[in-house]
Amino acid sequence: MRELSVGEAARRAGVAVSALHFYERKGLIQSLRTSGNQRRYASDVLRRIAVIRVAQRVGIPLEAVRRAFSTLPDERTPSREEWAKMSAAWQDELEDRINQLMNLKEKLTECIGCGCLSLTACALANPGDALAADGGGPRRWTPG
Amino acid sequence: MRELSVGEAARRAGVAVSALHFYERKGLIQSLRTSGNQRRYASDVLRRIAVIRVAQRVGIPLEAVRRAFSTLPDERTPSREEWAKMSAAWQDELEDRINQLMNLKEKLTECIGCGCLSLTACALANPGDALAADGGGPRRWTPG
DNA sequence: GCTTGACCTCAACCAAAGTTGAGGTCCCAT
DNA sequence: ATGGGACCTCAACTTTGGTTGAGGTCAAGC
Repeated sequence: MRELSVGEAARRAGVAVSALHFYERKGLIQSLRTSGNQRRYASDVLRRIAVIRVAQRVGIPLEAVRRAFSTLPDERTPSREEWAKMSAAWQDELEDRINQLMNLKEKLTECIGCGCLSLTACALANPGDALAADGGGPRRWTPG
Repeated sequence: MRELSVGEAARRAGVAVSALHFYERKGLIQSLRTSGNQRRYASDVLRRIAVIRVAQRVGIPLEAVRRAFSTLPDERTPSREEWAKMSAAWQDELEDRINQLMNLKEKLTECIGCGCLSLTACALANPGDALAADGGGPRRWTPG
């Protein structure tokens, strides 16, 4: 299993080299260096990047991903079990997010269907109910 | 139907006053002014804000919302039909987003279930398939 | 042995979506 | 008619997730 240069890793993961530098600065991935100071990645970096991308789609900020990764071993390449455990957590996150959106869609359907766009009754227009219950604002996922 | 001051609107919509100022600067909402230059909102501003919040949850940037709003009448308060049409478009957006996430979750399930965390086969680790198909990156929704 | 593309660091910049603060005005209840 | 809370503008600052560029080094093929 060869080590990857930053360019290879970027190409295979579908991200920019600058993003990998950035992730490394943020402590999400690590690299060994050649004698000439060039990065060499173990292949598990690709899995880390995959997880990062999944997380971003779900709206989880990198800092939360970093915390999740911090439960993985630093030196040793993580075992399948370790990855699976992490993935399961992501899956729950994803499930939650999907449920939120379905709920939202249902509300929107009601609103259109019943013509309730009268503001006093509309679930969309009235914060404080299920719609607004997840954190009081349109802002990002607040990590635990 | 009384007009709303910025504070009332903010309270009723569950956002900060500064956010309303911001939305107005960005052209998402409008206000009339009193002789003393204070904002007065027609009550449809609450619906606009509700739509903004829905959009943000789904990951649609404000600029795209602004474009969507630009199909609504500026002077006249939008009719129920006009709102319904817009809401329906949001609903499609939402549907798409839900489908994407469900797809993602399914892939993740496969990855955990089958132990395929061998990178060469894993759908998560390999961009270029359905996972990566929506725009080549973990970045935000790119409006049309 | 040289050249060319890939790589290095560091600093500056970008965009979105606001928030914060300064300095000043409005208006409503007493 | 006045005090204080709500409002005004404008500019600067914040965070997240990067990109871009300058100035210089590495390494692989001819």
